[in-house]
Amino acid sequence: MRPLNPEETLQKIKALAEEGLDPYVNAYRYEVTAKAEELKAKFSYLQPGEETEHRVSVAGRLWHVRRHGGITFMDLRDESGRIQLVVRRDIAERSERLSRTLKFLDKGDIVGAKGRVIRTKTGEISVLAEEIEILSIAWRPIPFHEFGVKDPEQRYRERYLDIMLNSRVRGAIVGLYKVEREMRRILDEKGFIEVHTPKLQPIYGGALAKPFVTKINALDRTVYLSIAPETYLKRLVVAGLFKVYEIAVSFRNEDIDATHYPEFVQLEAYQAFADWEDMMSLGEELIAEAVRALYGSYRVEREDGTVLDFSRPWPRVNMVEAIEEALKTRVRDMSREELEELAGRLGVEARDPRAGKIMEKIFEKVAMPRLRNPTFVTMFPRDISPLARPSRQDPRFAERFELYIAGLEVANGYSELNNPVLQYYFFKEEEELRKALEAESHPMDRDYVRALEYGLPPTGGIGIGLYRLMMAITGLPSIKDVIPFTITSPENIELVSESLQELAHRYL
RNA sequence: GGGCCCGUAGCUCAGCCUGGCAGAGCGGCGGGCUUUUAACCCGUAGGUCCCGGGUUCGAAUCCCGGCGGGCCCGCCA
Repeated sequence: MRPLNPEETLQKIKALAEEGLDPYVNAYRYEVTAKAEELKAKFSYLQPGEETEHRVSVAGRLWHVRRHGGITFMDLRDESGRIQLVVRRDIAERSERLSRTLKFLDKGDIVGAKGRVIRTKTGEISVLAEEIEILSIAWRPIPFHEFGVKDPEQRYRERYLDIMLNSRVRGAIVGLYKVEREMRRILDEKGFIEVHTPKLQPIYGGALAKPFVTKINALDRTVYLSIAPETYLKRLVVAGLFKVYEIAVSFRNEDIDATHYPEFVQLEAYQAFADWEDMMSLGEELIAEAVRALYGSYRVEREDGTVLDFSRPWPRVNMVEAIEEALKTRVRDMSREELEELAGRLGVEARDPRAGKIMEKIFEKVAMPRLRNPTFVTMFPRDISPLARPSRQDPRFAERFELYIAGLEVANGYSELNNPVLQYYFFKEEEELRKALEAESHPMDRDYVRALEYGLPPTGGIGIGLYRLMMAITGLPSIKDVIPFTITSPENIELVSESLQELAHRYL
C-alpha cells in the first residue's frame, strides 16, 4: 500500500507510465468470468497441490500481498468474497508483462487476473495467475486488517472506508436490499401496487413531526419535504388502488440520536376492506419472511449473542394491560391528572394536555424495555392517533398498534379513519393542540378530508421503519450504522491530486 | 435545549492523574526468501500531540476559550 505522500505517489505513477502499465491509460474495461466464492465452491473437490486447466478471470481489490521472493500470494476481494492469487516465478519469467506488473502491485489496488484454478499445497483454492492487469490504483493508504477504522469521525466522514472494511455495516446495507426485495415479492404476490407519492408537499402530514421547508422556484411556493406518504397513499385507495404500497424516504426535521435520523426509509402499505388485525398479520409475514430470506431461519443470533425469534404468530399485548402488569396498578380509568401524577412518581417527564400522550410515556418507560422478541402493542390512546379509527370496543382508544423488536419501535399501523366528519373533527382538535403547546400536531388538510368525502373503503394500513428493522436484526447500535451515508460538518480535505496537478496533461 | 466523555504517526492505542528528550504494535520504505493466510527475518524513515491563549525555567500533560466527534437525558419513528 502506498504511503500518503504525493512525491512517492508521483514517482510510482511516472514509473508505471514508463512501463506502459498506467491504468488510467490502459484500463477501461475488464472481462470478468468468475466470482471468488463461486470458484471456491465449485472447486472444493480439489486435493491440496492439485491443478486444473480451467482458466478464469477475476477482478477486485487486493487485500493482502505476501511476497516470498520466488512466489507471491495475494488476496483479491470482489463483491462475493475473497480468493487467493498466486504468482510463481517460473510463470512470471515467461511473461515480461506479468513480472513488470508484479513489481508495482500494492495492497489496495484494483486488479484483474487471468489464470488457472488450483488448490495450493497448503489447501487454499487459488487462481494461479498468468496475466495481471492493474485496473486502478489506491493512492491513499487504506486502514486494512484487524484494526479497520474505529474512529467514529472517520467512519462517518469516509464512509466508503467503513463500508469497505466493516463487514457488519456492509451486511446491513446489502441486507436492507434483500429485505426490500423479499417484501416487494410478497406484496406483489398479494396484488399490491407499488407507487411513488410526492416528496414535495404543500401540506405535510401522516405523522407528527417538524418538516423541512423549501421552495419551488417555478411556482414561487413554499413546500414541505414529505414526513410520511400516508395521506397520499390513502388518496390512492380512494382512487381505487385498493392494495397499494410505497417504500418511501421520509424527512423529519428533528434531532439526531441512536434511533432517529432526519431522512429514513419506511415501507407503508394500505389494504382496502382490511382492518388493523389484518395489517398485523401482514406485518408479521413481511418481516418474518424477510428475516428468513436473509438468514434462512426465523431465529436470528445477533453479534451480541442475543437471539431474536421471529416465528409467527407474535404476541399482541394491550398497552394498558402491559402497564398494569408492569406496575401492578390499575390505570385504565385514570384521569389525565392522575396519569400525570403517576408519571411524576415514575420519573417520567410528561407535561401534555393529552392523557394519551402521558399514557404512552408511561408505557415506554415501564413496559417497552421488556420487549425483545417481536411484539405488537395494541390499543393506542385515541387522542394521539388522529388518522386512526376509534376502537369498536372503547372509543377512548384507537385500533392502532405498534411493533416493538429488541426495544425498538419498528412498525406502526391501524384501522384507517375513513369517516370525514370525524377526520375533520380530529384535525380541528390538532389545531387547538398546536395553539395550546409547542408540541407537533397534525395540520388541517382540507383536500384529504375532501378525498374522504368521496368515500374511503374500510382500510388497514401499516408503516415499517426499514432502518430500525435493520438495526434490530443486526444489533448495530446506531441508526447511522445502517444508513450508507450520513451528513457530517464541513472539513478541510487535503487531496493528493491537488499537489499532483502536473499529471493532468498526461491524460488529455 | 441540559449533562458526561474523547481528539497523540497512515491505522489501533499508550503516555496526561503526579509537568522534564514524542512512544509501542501494525502499516510504509530498503534488502532477503518458491507454498503463504494479519507470511517471516534484517534494516530504516515517519509527528501542527485538534486550534488559540494562559500558568510555568519548562506544557502532549495543568487552566481558559474555540473547533471536531461520540454517548446519555428531553422531543420526533
